[in-house]
Amino acid sequence: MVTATRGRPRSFDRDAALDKAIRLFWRRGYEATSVRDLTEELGIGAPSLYSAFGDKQQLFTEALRVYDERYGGFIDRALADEPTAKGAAARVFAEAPERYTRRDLPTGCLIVSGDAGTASTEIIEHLRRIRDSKVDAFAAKIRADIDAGRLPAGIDPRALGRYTMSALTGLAQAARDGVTRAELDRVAEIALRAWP
Amino acid sequence: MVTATRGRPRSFDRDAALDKAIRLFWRRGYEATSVRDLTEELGIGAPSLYSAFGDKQQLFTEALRVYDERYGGFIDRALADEPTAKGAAARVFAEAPERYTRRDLPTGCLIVSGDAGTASTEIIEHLRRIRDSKVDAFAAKIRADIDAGRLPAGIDPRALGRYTMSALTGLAQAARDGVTRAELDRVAEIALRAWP
DNA sequence: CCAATTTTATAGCGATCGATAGAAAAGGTG
DNA sequence: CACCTTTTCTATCGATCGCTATAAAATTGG
Repeated sequence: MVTATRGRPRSFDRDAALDKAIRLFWRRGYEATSVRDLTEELGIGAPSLYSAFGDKQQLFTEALRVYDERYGGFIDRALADEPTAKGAAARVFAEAPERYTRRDLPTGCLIVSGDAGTASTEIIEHLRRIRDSKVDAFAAKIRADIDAGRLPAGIDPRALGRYTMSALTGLAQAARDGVTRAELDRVAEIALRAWP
Repeated sequence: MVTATRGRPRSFDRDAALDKAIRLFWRRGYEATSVRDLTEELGIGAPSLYSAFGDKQQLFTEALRVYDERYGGFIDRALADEPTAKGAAARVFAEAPERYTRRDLPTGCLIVSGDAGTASTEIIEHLRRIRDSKVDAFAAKIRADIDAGRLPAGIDPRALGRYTMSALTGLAQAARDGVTRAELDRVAEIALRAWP
């Protein structure tokens, strides 16, 4: 879309700047990332940032949305592609260690730790809702497998879904603590063994 | 120790004030807890706080130490009391849900989330070291069980220890997200099944 | 009572926070 | 060219951050 508009043209690539903001929020979290940090990293002045992205909270919200599809989407893809819940869990645990320790990208997961140390209840609630939605998605796929007889009837879909996302949270946190990809691979392999 | 000292006596109970500080740091983390929050919660002025506890970082360090023995010590106790590593893991997973959702106490764990959103590398390193030490402790007990033939020789002590603490981290984070004690109980039960 | 000592309350320090006012700059449109 | 619109840069704003100087209050020792 190259709609010719009047006025002075923007001097920076909005999407490239957003990606830099994503990585900064990813690395430090919402609260520890100051507007000054952002303007320096993005190479633009504060008024340009506010004009292009609204305020800090709006920028974070947009960064979250793009992060979820650009960097964090492997969970949703596993749930969509794999035919069974356990297959999705196996794939997620197989991919997570690499996802959480990528070179030239921050460690861990923005959705897991982005709201850490934040006073804003809005930010916390927003991230909690995203996290809960992943538990719901896993629980739904587990329930479908139980109904189809692919999983024993005795298990609790919500608890198993919560366990899976909870174990991923632990992996992401361990990655932030500097645990290597190789060790995370072994931890993830153990985590999968809890599945029936 | 009631050594009669000269000068105006302290008007507050230092240990009671420290406990209030622990709970405040526990609830909000190091960075999101301001000195003003502390002085209001503890009911003392800023100079009294600095005189009694040093600066904010020293107060946090002392709060961490006391928290670890007063509220977080159930992991060390399980490792010390239970004869086997798996017994310690079973007990830790059995106790954690209640520990992370106590009434009249903040949810989750200070050592897991206290450094969240903090810029200070000192604080982050300090907490990472405490977390790593628990992994070491678990790994050592696992290794002892392997040597004694109580666990199969094929397993990786460090990975299994890391998994256990990582799963606990996930439970603590879930508790912070408002997951109920009952659901955490079921999640913890699943987490234990990963153990050989 | 009068010093000496320690803690208290009051007030404010410089730095940084998120956010913005105002004017200059850079483009299209006539 | 002049005019309109939008973005840019510069320079802040009030609020809050961690922290402290100063002096009054409260105790012990003489």
